Amino acid sequence: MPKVTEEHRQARREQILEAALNCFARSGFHQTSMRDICKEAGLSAGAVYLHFSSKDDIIEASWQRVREARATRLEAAKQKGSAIHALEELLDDYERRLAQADTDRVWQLGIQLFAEALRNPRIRESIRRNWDDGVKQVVELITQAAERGEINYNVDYDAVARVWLAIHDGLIIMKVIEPEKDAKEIFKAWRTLMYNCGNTPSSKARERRQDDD
Amino acid sequence: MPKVTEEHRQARREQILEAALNCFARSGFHQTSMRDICKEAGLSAGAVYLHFSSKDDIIEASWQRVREARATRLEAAKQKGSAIHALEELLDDYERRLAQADTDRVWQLGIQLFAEALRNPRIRESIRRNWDDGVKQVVELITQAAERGEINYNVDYDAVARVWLAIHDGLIIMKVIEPEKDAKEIFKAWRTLMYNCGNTPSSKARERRQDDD
Amino acid sequence: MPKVTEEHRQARREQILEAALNCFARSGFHQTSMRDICKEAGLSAGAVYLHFSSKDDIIEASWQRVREARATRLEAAKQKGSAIHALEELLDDYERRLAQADTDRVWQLGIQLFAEALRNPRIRESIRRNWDDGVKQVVELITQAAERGEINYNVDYDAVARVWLAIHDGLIIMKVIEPEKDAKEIFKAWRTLMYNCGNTPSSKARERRQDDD
Amino acid sequence: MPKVTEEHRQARREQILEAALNCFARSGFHQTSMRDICKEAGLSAGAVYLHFSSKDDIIEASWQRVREARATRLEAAKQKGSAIHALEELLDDYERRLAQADTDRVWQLGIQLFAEALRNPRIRESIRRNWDDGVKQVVELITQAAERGEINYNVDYDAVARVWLAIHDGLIIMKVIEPEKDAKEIFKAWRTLMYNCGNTPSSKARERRQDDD
DNA sequence: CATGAATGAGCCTTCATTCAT
DNA sequence: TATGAATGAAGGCTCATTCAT
Repeated sequence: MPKVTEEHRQARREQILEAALNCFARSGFHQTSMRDICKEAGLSAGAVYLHFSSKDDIIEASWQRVREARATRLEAAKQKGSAIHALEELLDDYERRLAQADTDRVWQLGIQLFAEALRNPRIRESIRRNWDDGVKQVVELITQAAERGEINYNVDYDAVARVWLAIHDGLIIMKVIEPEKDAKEIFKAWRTLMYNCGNTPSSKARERRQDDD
Repeated sequence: MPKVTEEHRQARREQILEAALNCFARSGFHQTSMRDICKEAGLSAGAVYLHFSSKDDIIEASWQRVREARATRLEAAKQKGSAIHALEELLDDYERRLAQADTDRVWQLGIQLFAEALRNPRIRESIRRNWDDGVKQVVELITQAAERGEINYNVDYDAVARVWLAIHDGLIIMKVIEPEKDAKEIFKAWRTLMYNCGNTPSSKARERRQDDD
Repeated sequence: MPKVTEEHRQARREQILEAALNCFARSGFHQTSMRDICKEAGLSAGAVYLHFSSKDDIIEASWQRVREARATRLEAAKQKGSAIHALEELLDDYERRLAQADTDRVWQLGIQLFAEALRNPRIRESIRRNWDDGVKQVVELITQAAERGEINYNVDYDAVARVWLAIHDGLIIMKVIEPEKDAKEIFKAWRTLMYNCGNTPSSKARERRQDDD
Repeated sequence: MPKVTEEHRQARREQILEAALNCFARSGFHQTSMRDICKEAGLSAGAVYLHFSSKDDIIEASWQRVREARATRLEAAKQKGSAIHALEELLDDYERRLAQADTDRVWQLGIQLFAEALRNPRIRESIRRNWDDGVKQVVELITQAAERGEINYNVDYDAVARVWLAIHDGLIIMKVIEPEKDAKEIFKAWRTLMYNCGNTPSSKARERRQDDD
């Protein structure tokens, strides 16, 4: 009966991971003890260790969840008809989620994973891959939009995508620090940036700059 | 002999803080034990506790260092003749530091502090204040630059400043995750964004968007 | 299997308490480290903390043991046919135990608890209640004996009971300080006091006293 | 200038001891740190160690203070004209001090010293000597009183003296546990005991007892 | 598969004591 | 003499992990 067993395995892993995510988001990786996770999952320590080899293993698995959430989001956005709509959908979706009263569990985790990456090469590598994926997809969207003439960037698409993602991560931090802050204007600014990025720098500023040098 | 004592006190605090910063940047707050800090500082446990009342006290003091570093930077930038130069100087300085081979200790700390803010209200409050200061100063610079006609933004300055800081923090994360990544193009994109932000969204895109809604 | 678990729990608590009593009697609360207790109990630190929440918790539990021992003794004495016999049984039992070569662990603990009461209100309160119980029971016995005409006290029974208990505690101290001292004569004196307490002070002494005032 | 030095030495010792007594009575030996004593004495650690070789040394010296207080009291009592008056004076004085609102520092110390005697042979020996002295003096007083016909004990004087001291120590404990308890009746009972101790046990009780055996 | 009692290394912190000044 | 910074062993306690049942 391998199938039943396998299903059971998956269910247990889910159960544990779900509990861990709650704990991690609530108190952080290091303030969460295995006991906390066991209690939240309603399982014994032994049972948890049957499915995960260590606490770090759980942390890594929880990061996979964050990855998947991001990927799902990107994929969903790409279903939109045109590239520019996909980009807009990404922003809209992000804005919507950021506006939710209770900060998303996934983001609280995200911040902690960034810190964890410092000491855990596997997590670092994983985050990096995830980022590269994100960049690649955004670049793809920009390229499509540019080809269709929807936008016209004269800077490196890859660089723009990275700025995009930097804003994304930066706003996560802002949300954690200042959860009640209204982000409407910020998103408006972000959208404006996105659309205008293609134009050349204003001549006046450029000129002044050259003068001083 | 109060003067000698006071100087000595300061020196010791520096010595301990310096050691702590190294440890924290290397392994994170929670992976750093007091023993590690003592060893790095070349002091006994008792000596460290003579100058800091707890590990948390050291963490907070180390965050003060990060604050001061940011503030110093902003202040230095504002010495530049014009506002637009100050903004440019900030970017240039940031780019320079980001390009340094060894990721800046202060940033590694920064990331961890963001994670710590999740569970420590004092740190959260402190980060928030620091951020508000940063926003205020950048807004001030933008306002001056706009008054001098150097740039022309038609979006909320405060929002732009926050996007600016979001990029800043986002790039810190990127640097920690991908230390060897060359950021030249990214900064170029950032600068382009900064200068172009004032224009209205390209009409083509806007139109398309309106059609769909 | 709750029964096995519960039994096991009790056994472990006993084992730890037993070890703690040995350590406390041997070296005192403050000279006994948790490590000492663990070693004496043959358990790891974690195992001990599974059953007691702190060292203070163990101290309190050990005091319960002393209480119970006292109560058991009183109860056993009251089984004796008449009140006067019960009082005598108490004294006899006490004398017997005091004569044992190795000072009773319970007394060594008692002395320390008195000292501990100074700073620990919970212990102080508990000792006080225990004492009040003792007084009440002794008063009861005296009252019964008086009703049966076995003794005839013309002083406050409560006061006599307290003197009784004071002697009791005082002799504990004596035993700890001078373990090898033979207490036979002392008990003889104590018994004599007990029986004669009812008579009025000798007139001669009283008269002399009045003369001087 | 040995004399000045010697005086100074004494003054410093007094100062330290005085501080230590306050601390000990307030928080107990083990809750009092050397730092506490230094602060209370207004001296540096080094200065304290110049006059006492260790914390235990201070504890022992503080016990000397208790001894001296006891001895002084006994001596003062013996100045009273007759032996029986001396005994009465002792009781009166004791009652007076016990009635004071704030429990005497010396007694709080006493209780702790009893506990300390458990592990510290020097203190145990010292307490024992002190006790023997007390017994000897009380016996002396009883003997004198008996010779003068003021009292007429037919039990061992030494034993009576020890019961006397046991009551004394027992009441100290009572005072610490129940500071607000009024001891008037207790002292009345104690006095009654003292005067009546010489008579033979009441015949009735004795007879009953014999019957049962 | 599941349990949860047990382990024991390691954590943060305190404090009696010393010693260069 | 006097100072008080420095020491470092030890303390109480936690927690990731294991294993007999």
